[in-house]
Amino acid sequence: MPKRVTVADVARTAGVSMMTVSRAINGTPGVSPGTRRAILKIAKKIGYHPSGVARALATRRTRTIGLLIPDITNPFFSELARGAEDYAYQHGYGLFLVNTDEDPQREEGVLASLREKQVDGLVWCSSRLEQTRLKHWSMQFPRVVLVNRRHAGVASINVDDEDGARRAVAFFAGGGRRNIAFFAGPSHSFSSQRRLAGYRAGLDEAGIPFKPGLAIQSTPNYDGGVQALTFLSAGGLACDAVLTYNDLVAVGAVQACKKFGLHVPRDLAFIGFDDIPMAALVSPQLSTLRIDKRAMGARAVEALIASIDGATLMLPQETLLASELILRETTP
Amino acid sequence: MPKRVTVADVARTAGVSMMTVSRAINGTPGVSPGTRRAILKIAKKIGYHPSGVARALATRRTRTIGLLIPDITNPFFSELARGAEDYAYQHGYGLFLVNTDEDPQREEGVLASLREKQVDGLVWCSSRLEQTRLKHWSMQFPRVVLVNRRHAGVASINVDDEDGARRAVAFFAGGGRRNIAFFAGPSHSFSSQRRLAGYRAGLDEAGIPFKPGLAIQSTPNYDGGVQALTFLSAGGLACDAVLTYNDLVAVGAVQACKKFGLHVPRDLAFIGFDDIPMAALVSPQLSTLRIDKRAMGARAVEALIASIDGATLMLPQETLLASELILRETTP
DNA sequence: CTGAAAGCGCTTACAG
DNA sequence: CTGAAAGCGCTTACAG
Repeated sequence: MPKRVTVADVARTAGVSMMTVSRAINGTPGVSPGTRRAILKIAKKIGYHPSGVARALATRRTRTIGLLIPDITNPFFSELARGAEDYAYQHGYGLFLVNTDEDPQREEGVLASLREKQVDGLVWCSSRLEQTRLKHWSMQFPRVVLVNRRHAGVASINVDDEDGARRAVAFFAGGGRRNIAFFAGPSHSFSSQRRLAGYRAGLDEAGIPFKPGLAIQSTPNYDGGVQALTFLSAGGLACDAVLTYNDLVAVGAVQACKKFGLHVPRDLAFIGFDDIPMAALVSPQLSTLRIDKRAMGARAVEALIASIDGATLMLPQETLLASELILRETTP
Repeated sequence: MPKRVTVADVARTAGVSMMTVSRAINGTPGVSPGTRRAILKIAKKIGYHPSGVARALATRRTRTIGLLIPDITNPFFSELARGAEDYAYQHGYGLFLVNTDEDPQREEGVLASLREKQVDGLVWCSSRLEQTRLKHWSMQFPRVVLVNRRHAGVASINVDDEDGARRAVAFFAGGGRRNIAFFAGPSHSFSSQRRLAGYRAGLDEAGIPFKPGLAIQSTPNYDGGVQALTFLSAGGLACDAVLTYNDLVAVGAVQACKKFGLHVPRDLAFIGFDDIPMAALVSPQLSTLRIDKRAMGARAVEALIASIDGATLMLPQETLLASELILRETTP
């Protein structure tokens, strides 16, 4: 690597001060059009490129945002990350990506690394930290948007899980199904808790009594769906419709149906949650509650950048995104 | 945000110089155990956390790596990104993520943004830039590892595409299949070109003449597979086995087989490429050439960090990763 | 083992 | 419209 070209070099060869170069490069008013043009020309000629690091130190802004997620290979988060990166890039921000693997220790580790990197803002998804730790860390960053979690005094973006689940149950009930099961996610999952609440609310509204035996815990992946369905089937299959915690569970359960000679959706109808790409590719195609994952990522970054550029404190507010019921082949 | 706590603050309250604080914090030798302990205690008490930005300016190292990929929602790249992030995190580096969408203009835009961020190294995947631009940009970074592409004088990591395709064809031929088709990817894709070469080499080895009509261009996604199979079928289906450019194409083609009453693998066998998560979840489960995508990401970052820490120039070398033939249900 | 000085490459805050 | 001085928060390179 040759020696770095700096503002001082540009200033010297242009015969002006560093300040004038700085203003010309940044498009700040206060330089005559002529000198600006000359400076830009020289900068290009001698290969000057501003150092973001030096600029960050001087301005105390890194133009950088941290994106903390459980796992980028999870399609939910890769979509969200894409929405976040697109918005950030278009607005001149860079994105630091970190994975936590849902491990609280790693989560605190990556938070420390993001703090050290001095990100201007943090998009903090699906935190598994307990409240006091979450509070502690939220104060280590200039601003934070929580995703898939709430905390008093911290801005957040969540899916309206309860409403989505409620509408799915209403759809089943409207089609005459009375024995509707819910394959829940992990009990510590906030979204699973809210979806369960929506499931029960939907049952209530349809005048269907809640049967604990139809709310089954499942591991939130393909195998979890297979297992939950196998369990139901072993118990005599006392149901005609299933709402699942996520699409992967539904896909697994639908595949398992083939093994038990169950016709989908005639014998058993399914609605998943998320609308991951696979949902439209499996056969039968999965009906699901679509979450606009890119929009979640984009809106989180948008809120952060608005707060940075506006130099206003972030309003601690909660925004709830609606899900959309997509009817495909696993519903009648 | 309260005012930032700096080394100066720690030094003042500890009654030592900034240098001693710096050494204590960084674990650099040259501080007595006692003062080090005292300094660390005070640092913790007054909430001191080093500024990565200031440190980067002083050391001219950002401890940051750029990861440039076409699209993080593509499972291939999200796996690769995970491998890269894991390795980087474990070695104290942060990862800047940028997507290009295979748009050369956006690609140059994100390269400029990574340069400005002063990343210590760049993992540059599947570049769509022409040679002269690629050369130009590769010299804008302290070190670069190309992935899925080669260029003289630049280190690179690639899959041994040719060998993989050749082995797949050999497998088909070994099972008595003589009419083996290849659903190729975009003609500008380097990996598709190499896979095509491997396909032809495999045919040669098996003594099977190459028939141009069996090498079909397909869009590299699910629909591309459906279309390619529909095309083949319309022409009377003169084949009994198909190697596809990637798994998505294979999955689409296998699904299309159902529509045409073709039994897989009896009438038509399939081998995909990549082994994306979906490959094991569809039915029939897809046989495929597995690429260890996480390893690619990890090895790229490993090479970069080795070169940074060793302060040695990166050896411009090419490493080729083997693929593994995974036999599932679409092969006999 | 410890420290004073200078510098990393910019911009802020004043002056003129 | 233009610039000299100081500072952002660290570490490098010397001294002692």
